[in-house]
Parts: sequence; structure tokens; C-alpha cells
Amino acid sequence: MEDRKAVDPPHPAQDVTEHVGYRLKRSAAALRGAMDRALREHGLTVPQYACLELLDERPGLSNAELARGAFVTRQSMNVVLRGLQDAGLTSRPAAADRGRALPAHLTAEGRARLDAARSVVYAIERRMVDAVPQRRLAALLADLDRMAEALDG
Amino acid sequence: MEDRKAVDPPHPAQDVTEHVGYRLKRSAAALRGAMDRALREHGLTVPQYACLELLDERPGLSNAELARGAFVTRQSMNVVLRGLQDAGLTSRPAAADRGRALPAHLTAEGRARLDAARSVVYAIERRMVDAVPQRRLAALLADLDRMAEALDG
DNA sequence: TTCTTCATGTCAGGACTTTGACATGAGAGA
DNA sequence: TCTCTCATGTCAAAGTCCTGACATGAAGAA
Repeated sequence: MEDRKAVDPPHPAQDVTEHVGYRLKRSAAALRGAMDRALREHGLTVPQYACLELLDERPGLSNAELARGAFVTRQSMNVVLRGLQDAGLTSRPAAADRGRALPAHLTAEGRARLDAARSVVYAIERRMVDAVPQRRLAALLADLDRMAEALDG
Repeated sequence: MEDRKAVDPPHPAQDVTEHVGYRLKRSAAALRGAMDRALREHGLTVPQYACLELLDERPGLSNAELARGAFVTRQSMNVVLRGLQDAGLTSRPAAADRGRALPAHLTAEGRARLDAARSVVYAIERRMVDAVPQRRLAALLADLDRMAEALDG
């Protein structure tokens, strides 16, 4: 017992399940699980949905840009984008106009799929938002951003 | 354009990157990335570290209990736990005393590994906490919990 | 005693995610 | 012109994570 290094917890807590990291993981996992279940009926996975949303908002994003926008590596996004392409939901030119970036776009089918799916995702987020006192929402979002920035630089 | 279903966003936002889901994902991904990098030097992955922490706190948890504590399925935890066992960081009896649950324990090596690793994780969490106004921390954690509960029931 | 239900452990397969690696295109500087 | 740097795309391998499936042990009810 005396040999064990005493490490101060990140903030006052009885155990690890009270730590900010644990609770952040918990809510993120809850969101992920709920989205998985809801999007499944629309034939979409969460990463695919995220990709479609980003493309809807900014048509022509490259694989690397999509990866950055979805907080994954470009290798991961390559796999997701390939799957979407194979499913006919997105399209990309075979070669780049200049450089190496291939601008991706939603197909009509992709757009239709996204439109059908987004309402279930928004409903889930709605439930999260409704669980938080309205006056605290902006601060909560700002705190999340600050924590992310503190780690990302 | 007129054919598109108008769906109300979960809360006022210009685009999807302002949604609570997106920002939660962002901070969770930042935490995951930071932990991945830091724990790597200790020869541990994030899921392994989480498992060790839970076992340190509650020796004898079963695979299914660990899975619930780490917010993953028991199949996923089985893989993690197997890896830890193979690495000599945890141990489990080959058969259960009663029922099916196999109580897992940290080995001395596992405990030492955990002790070495936990300081880097706590330092990361410390950075997150320090980025948030001190007076807001409790509310932030409570809100995270509320959102999780709203989805988990 | 038998059946049902619930929980556990584990195997299988597929999607996602990371790191490492390689190749390529463009721009800037020497 | 050549070299270096940066960014992109893609392949490979290993770990993570999920769902589906099967087997098993225990408890409770009929």
C-alpha cells in the first residue's frame, strides 16, 4: 500500500467513475448507442450519417477534410466513404482536377437517405437537450468546446 | 429544395457542427486521442486502462460487469480482458464457483502498470477540468449525467 | 421434475479506428 | 531545375466495437 504512488485525482472524486473522463465517455457512449439503434432502420451507421451531414453542408469536401470534420483519421474516413460510394449514396471523381483531393458529393439517393434519417438523430439530441436546464445549455456546449480545445490545442 | 423535409434542429444552430451531438463527439474524440497517445507509452490501450481501473476499484468483477462499467458490450470486453490476461495483467479462474460469472483480478504486474499509467490519464483530465470555470464543474458533470440518463433510461 | 427466464461466457463476422507506410501532386525556395 | 515540405489518397495490419448466435448455470414457477 505504501509502495503505491499516490496520484491526485483530476478533481475531487471518490472513485474513477466520478471523473470527468468517465462521465464524458458515458454520455458519448449513450449518444452513440442511441444513434446506432435509430439509424439502423435507415440503413446507415453513425459514421456514415456524420459523413452525409458534413457533405450536405459542404458539398465537395475531400476525404481528408471529411475525416477532420468527423474527428477520425483519413484512413478511417476512406473506409466509410468507400462504403457510401459503393452504396450509391455519395460520388467522387476518379481523378483530381488539381492536386490530390477528390471532391465528394451526395447523390440524390444519398440526400434522400439523409433527409429520412436526420429526424431520428435530431430527436435523440432533442432528448439530451431537454434533460438539461435551458439556461445552462449554452454554457454546457461552451465547456465541451473548451475541454476539447484544451486537448487538441 | 421544396421536396426536402424540413426538420427542426435539436436546438438553435446554424449547422450540424453546432449541435450538441457533434460537440459531445468532438470532446470525447479529443479525450480518446489524448489518452491513446499518453497510454501508449505505458503499453496500454484506453479500453485496457479502463478495465484495470475498474478492477482496481472493485476486484472480482465479471466480464459482463466490467463491460457495463466501461459502456461496451460483453463481447467487446471479452476481447479486452483476454488481451490483459494474456499479457499477465489480470487473472481469472478457469471455472466459476457458482453460476457463470468469472471474477477477474489485477495481478501484481497489472497493478504496477495501472499505477504507472494513471498519472498521465489524470493529467489529461486535469487539463480538461482546468479549461472549465471552476464554479461550473459540478453543473457540467451533472448535465453530462442527465444527458446520458435521458438516453439510457 | 420440467419449463421458463435471466444472466453469463465465448465464438463469429462485419464495420470502424488507429498507426505505419507508400505514392503522388503542388508550391516554395535554392 | 532540383529539392524540400505539406497535403492528399490508399493499402495493410491490429485493435475496438457492435450484432447475432450458441451454450450453460441458477432461480422461480407450474
